[in-house]
Amino acid sequence: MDTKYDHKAVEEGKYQMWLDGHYFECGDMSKKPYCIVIPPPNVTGKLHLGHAMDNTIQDLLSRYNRLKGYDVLWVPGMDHAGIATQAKVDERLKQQGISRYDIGREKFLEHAWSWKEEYSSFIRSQWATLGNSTDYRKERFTLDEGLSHAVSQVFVTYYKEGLIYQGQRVINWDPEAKTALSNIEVIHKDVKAYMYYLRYHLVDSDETFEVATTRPETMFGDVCIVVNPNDEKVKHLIGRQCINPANGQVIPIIGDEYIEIGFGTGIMKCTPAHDPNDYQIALRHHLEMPICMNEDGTMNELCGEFNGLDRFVCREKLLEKYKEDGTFIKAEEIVHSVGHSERTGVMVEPYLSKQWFVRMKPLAEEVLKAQEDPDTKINFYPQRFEKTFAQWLENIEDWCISRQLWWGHRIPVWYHKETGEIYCEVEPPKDIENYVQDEDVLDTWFSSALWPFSVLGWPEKTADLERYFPTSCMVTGYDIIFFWVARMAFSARHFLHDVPFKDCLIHGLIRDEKGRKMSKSLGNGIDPIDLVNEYGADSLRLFLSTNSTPGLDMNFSTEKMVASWNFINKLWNAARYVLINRDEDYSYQKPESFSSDIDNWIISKLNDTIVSATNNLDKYELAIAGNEIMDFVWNDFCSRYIEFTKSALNSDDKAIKHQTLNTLIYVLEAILKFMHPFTPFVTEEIYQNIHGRDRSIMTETWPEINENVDATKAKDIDHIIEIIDTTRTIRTENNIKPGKELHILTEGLELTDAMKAILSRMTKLSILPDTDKETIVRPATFGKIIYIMDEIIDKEAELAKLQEELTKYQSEIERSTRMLNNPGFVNKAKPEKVEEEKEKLQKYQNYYDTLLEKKKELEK
RNA sequence: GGAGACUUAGCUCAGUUGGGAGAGCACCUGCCUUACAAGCAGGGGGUCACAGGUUCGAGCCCUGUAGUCUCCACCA
Repeated sequence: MDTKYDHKAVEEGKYQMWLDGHYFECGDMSKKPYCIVIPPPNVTGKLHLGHAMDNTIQDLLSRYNRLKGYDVLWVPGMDHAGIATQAKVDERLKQQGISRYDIGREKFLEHAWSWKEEYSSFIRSQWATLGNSTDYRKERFTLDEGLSHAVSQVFVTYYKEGLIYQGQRVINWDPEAKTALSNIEVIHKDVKAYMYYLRYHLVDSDETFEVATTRPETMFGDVCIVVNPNDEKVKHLIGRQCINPANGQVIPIIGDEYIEIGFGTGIMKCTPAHDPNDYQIALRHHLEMPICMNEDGTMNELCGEFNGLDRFVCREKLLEKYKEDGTFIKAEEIVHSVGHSERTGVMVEPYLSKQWFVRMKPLAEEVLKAQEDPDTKINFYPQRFEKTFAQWLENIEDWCISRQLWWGHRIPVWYHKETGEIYCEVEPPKDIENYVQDEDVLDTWFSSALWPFSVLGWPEKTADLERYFPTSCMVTGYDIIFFWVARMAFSARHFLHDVPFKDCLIHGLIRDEKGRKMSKSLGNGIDPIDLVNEYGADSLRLFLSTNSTPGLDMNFSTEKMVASWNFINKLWNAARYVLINRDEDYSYQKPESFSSDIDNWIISKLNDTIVSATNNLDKYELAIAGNEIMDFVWNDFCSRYIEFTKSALNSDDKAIKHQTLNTLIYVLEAILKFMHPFTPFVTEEIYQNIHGRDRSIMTETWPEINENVDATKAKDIDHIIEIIDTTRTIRTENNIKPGKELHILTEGLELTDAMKAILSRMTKLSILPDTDKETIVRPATFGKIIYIMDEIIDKEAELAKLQEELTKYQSEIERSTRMLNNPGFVNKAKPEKVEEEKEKLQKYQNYYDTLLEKKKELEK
């Protein structure tokens, strides 16, 4: 093994070796099943750091549960990502001077599929780089045959149950992609704009009034003016008629309580086809709903001279006209919230159109009811997201699922050419020549909603579905609870009458070093593969998993990436120490019991770590568990135990040496298994350095507590450590150079030769008894430690030190005494806490007495 | 308008049923001690945002205030 950890050499070839060994494959029926399905990445590009985090957590859980003896299935897969991918393919074609309308639907889809092939193989190679232990035999794509079948099945079932309907509604229209969007695909952003005040003339009167609007261009679609019938200032207008300044049409003034009294001028124009609220008013009053724009956001023939102009150009031109004809009164700068398309970024146009919708209320209620029962609910980690989840479901509106795109699942609806009758079935009509299929495709999230069971073969009753559903845990970010988690929940509830996953682990977003969201526009995105090249996949994984808190965002940190690398280098060198100490006639024997003090001590520490870290992993406290393990490795194993073993390994007694090596390897192996879910590559490398290349750590089992520990012997080492720490401090305080003879006596503890050897090595001092010299005394849990100095000590300094310590212990004694004299504490606190406090008082009293005695002696 | 998160050492952040404040990095001192100088040993540094309350006891629970951020809804 090299002196320095070389992540490139370590990671090279490992993934292929695991694949060749079929270690990622599920199917051992003798074990209990454990299943995770991957949140399928979009085939729009390469994976970013957020994916790396998400995947690291899932791989960690998969590998951990595999070691714990579960039959683990982690299902890989990807999402066709309808609008996002179509936009990318469009863009690529555009660069080649091709418009999708020129080549048509079929040809366009060929391009889309080849895009998909290209990017999916890229994503697969990224998964491999990160070490994802997914079972590739089970890989699925949202647009593959089986999943498309599931989608049709769901659509048809909902339709027949009356849960899907077609309706004419004002929806969110993306004029760039020329498709409808669902509410959550619209991002509201505050933008600076103007509120225009315009003068309207009443018919058969000289009277005028003011109307305020932010969108004058939609005036070509206005059908009336609305005021609140309770508004004293303007209610007299109701029933009158006025002239629409945009087109000279005479429109009525009506009353509706929707209008907020006191807002603006109190008089609103009503454009039913281009505003959801106006649409509601129009429904109430049975008004016309003229559409004044084309699908691409240009004005249509209703707009006279403005026909064909872009909506924003039209606005400017129209305002110019208003300024000339006196309609324009003033413009007021305002900031208001405007919807933008999540994918194309353009301003969403509220647009009246015929779309397909899912009736959400009944579906949401099924989930909300299930969430009330601990036996049927999804458990969110952290739990607070259950509230977020429930609140969204409580306020849910119908889901617009049709998209005017080509890349996606065709809606399984055919219209009879003559009668217009709707045929909705999974299979096309037999007399298909008499029908024409609905042109639209489904929202990409419609198929994602089925993911946890469609990937397992639903609607067929497959063995995988039977065995692995409901899945064990879903790992995803909080940003996607509404888009995805909620929809999987009601889909699974409705069709399988169960949760899609028992647990849902929510993580935050990963931000840049300054805490900003990573984005293309800021150019602050970090490619996980670059990090792997620089630090290794293990370092990246360790960084991501041990520096995050469930549900909270984390900032990327180069510093912490380096710290993770440093830890692995430490582990590497610890392993190197163990392995280079093996001699020709040594072969590893798994130790059944432990004789030496140090062995008992490290095993007892290992036991503690196993209990605590396992407990934390089971609670998804991955960072806490990881830090516990790292702390054990660095502090207990490296700083203490390895140092302790140096005497034994130097020994001429082969039996002692080999015994120690057995324990070293035993503990190292436990560490490797512990760390494997965090850092799979380096743990495999070290494991194979111990056992040979024909074995894999992936066939191992999770470390278990070793019952053969002598607590008394372990305790002796705790005492030794106490002496070491105190001695090191004494050494620094008194500026005692290494190699100097410092004579140590103990009271309350018998120092054996072995202990002395350890002390001598750890403190770089000689341990010899001699009582004729001046002494320094320090208290210890077992009694006291006496240092016999060769030279005259600095009396002043020592006295000052003693006084400092005395003051410290005195305040401790006072604090303890106060607590124990407090009847409230003694009567109400848990008995063990009172007992603990009593012990502390006793200890500090002893310390105090020891120091005081020494001080008096020194002062003589 | 509604909901939620955050505020702890110079910096970035942990702190899981309430019982004497932690890590990494940075800083100071001393060490190339044959696993590791990306290391080892020692050390300094925090009225846990603020104000109340509950409690024998609060970084942790409750109320309020301030600041930062996020999500949902949204009025022309």
